[in-house]
Amino acid sequence: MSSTRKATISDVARAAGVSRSTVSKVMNGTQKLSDATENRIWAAVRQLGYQASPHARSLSTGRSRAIGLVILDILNPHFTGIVKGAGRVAREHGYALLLADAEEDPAQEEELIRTLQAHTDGLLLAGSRLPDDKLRALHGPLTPIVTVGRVLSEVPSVVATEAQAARELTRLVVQSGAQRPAYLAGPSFWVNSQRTQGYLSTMMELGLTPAVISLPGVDLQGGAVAVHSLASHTPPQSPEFPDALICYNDIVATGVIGALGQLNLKAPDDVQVVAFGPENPLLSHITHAEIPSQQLGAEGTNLLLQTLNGELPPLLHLEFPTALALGTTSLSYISRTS
Amino acid sequence: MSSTRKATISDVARAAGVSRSTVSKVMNGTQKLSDATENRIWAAVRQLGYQASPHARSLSTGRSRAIGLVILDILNPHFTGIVKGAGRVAREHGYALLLADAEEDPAQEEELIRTLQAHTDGLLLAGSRLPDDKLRALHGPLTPIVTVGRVLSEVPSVVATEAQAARELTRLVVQSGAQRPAYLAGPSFWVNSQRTQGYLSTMMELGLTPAVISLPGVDLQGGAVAVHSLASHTPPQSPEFPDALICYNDIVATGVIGALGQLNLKAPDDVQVVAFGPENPLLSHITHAEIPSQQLGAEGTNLLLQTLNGELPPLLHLEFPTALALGTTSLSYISRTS
DNA sequence: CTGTTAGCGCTTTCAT
DNA sequence: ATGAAAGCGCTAACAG
Repeated sequence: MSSTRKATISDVARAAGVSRSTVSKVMNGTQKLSDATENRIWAAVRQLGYQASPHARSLSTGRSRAIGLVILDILNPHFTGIVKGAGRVAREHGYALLLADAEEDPAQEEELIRTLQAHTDGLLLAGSRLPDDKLRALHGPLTPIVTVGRVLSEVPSVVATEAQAARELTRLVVQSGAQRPAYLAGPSFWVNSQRTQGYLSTMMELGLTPAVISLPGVDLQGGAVAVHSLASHTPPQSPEFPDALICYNDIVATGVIGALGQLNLKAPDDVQVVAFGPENPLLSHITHAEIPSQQLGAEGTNLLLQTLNGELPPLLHLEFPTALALGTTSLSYISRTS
Repeated sequence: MSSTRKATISDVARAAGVSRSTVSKVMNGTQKLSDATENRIWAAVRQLGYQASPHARSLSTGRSRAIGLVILDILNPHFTGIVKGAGRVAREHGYALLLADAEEDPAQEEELIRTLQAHTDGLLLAGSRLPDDKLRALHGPLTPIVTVGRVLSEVPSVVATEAQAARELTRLVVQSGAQRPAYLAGPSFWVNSQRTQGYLSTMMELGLTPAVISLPGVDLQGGAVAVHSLASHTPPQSPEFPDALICYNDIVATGVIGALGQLNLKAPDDVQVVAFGPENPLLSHITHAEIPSQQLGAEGTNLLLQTLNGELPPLLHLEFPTALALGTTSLSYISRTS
């Protein structure tokens, strides 16, 4: 209606007939004043539609009430879940969420981190591809960080019980009849080494011969290429061909299923395909070890906020359990000639 | 290494033996100075690891170099694509991205918008559930907005050619043999009415009887419930049962496919299931009209940034074409009794 | 070409 | 119980 300018604290003070500091105290609950004045002030606030400038506040207090979240790739539903959880907790605590997508590029990640650090009170790093020492150097009292899905000393973190998840997945496919389950491994960071260990140790226990295959890329193509190159070495008909493929994630699994179809192999009848992945409606058809992504995002944020408020033991590593989720459908490839 | 405090512009000025304003001018390229001074300044900047405080800068300039993005639901891959596109463009232009997930709640959305408005220079609203007049009221010169996937007068927007996409999808299933394709409709906002119109007009043209079924919810369950309640009225064996279901989105489609399986119907052999959805590796198995989500996010951000810089015709509505993407796999339900 | 000065809007001692 | 005053770090006239 009225002016084109935004109301400032001075406007409120004037309207309420008090000083600016008084308004500030009332609005922040810093100090209790007489009911009469408080009411006048709140009335003025409402009437003017006053909203404190976050920038002025930040400059003055040295804190922004904002946190940053850097993720590996927003198209990956695991990170999507993390954003969901983090966003919810941040909002509940009155914090803004600055999101940055590293797009799987460490150089870009590093720059984004620098920028976000300046804007926020602390950072959540999910799926970071930076070397350990850089990560450790980042975690200071000025802007604390919490890592998600990666454990390293001197930096607080939240993770899922990845090794255990791998054990369960391996046992599952074997119980379902597999004799030669192979693991399609992702990039060599914490998550993958945990999963690899879980897979290997379980294979040992079961007296089976493990096969760890490195994915050329953690995407559709990566899964497809892995299957095709596997088939070119070991013919699908041969008794050495894996009868179960444990995939680093659901995206890879989707590529794997497609490639198997091209080889006229059906999942799960000919080859079981299972994966690690978040709780996500779109993935209900694939059997997987459910990584509690939303919980990781939420608890990571809680951890960060507690750190910011100094109400915390100096360092903490939190672990959250996974669950097995059986897929509800089977997929078979349709060959298209167009 | 050194102090625990962050370097300020005064530190740089002192180190370089110039005044603060000089430093500011050099760093912002506001004014060209002698090479000698410039070099001294940059050296000091690098040496101190100086980074300007965004808050101080924002307070001083009245602009934050940040934009806000409010989305309906981060778990929905359509919005995920929008975030990807918006994030990339924002980063390229040196803008920070504040993300807020409305979680499909208009009240929450409204509050998030208010908060983000205070933090940013402008807002991108994707999948907004607010009434038209509220949206129009939001769009002012103070903090401009751009809507994604919704057209209304007086507010700039970017959308996909939804009606056309619906036409193509309808034609596709009919060409593939369907006689009674039904449309499973989403909530009554712009996108859905466009799709409905496209579907209806094409059915008319083809001389077929349209059937628009309102989804009880736009999620897995919604799709499943729709199928089951449909089946309870019209037995799947009866000749009135749809032989194609055009789903509001891929999440619904996934629920639909599961429910069909429970009725012992296979997609696509018994019933074709197609959907509207973003370009996303996880959705490659479903045939759909590809909504260019990333492009919408990117171009919406461009539009917003141009508006912010005043370099724009007063109002603009941008449309982007969709593409048909054939699914690569067929899905069949596995009954589980556990 | 460089420096001085005066805010931006808010918080926060410190007086009263 | 309330107000005055200083300052957070930066930018932007305006002088020189």
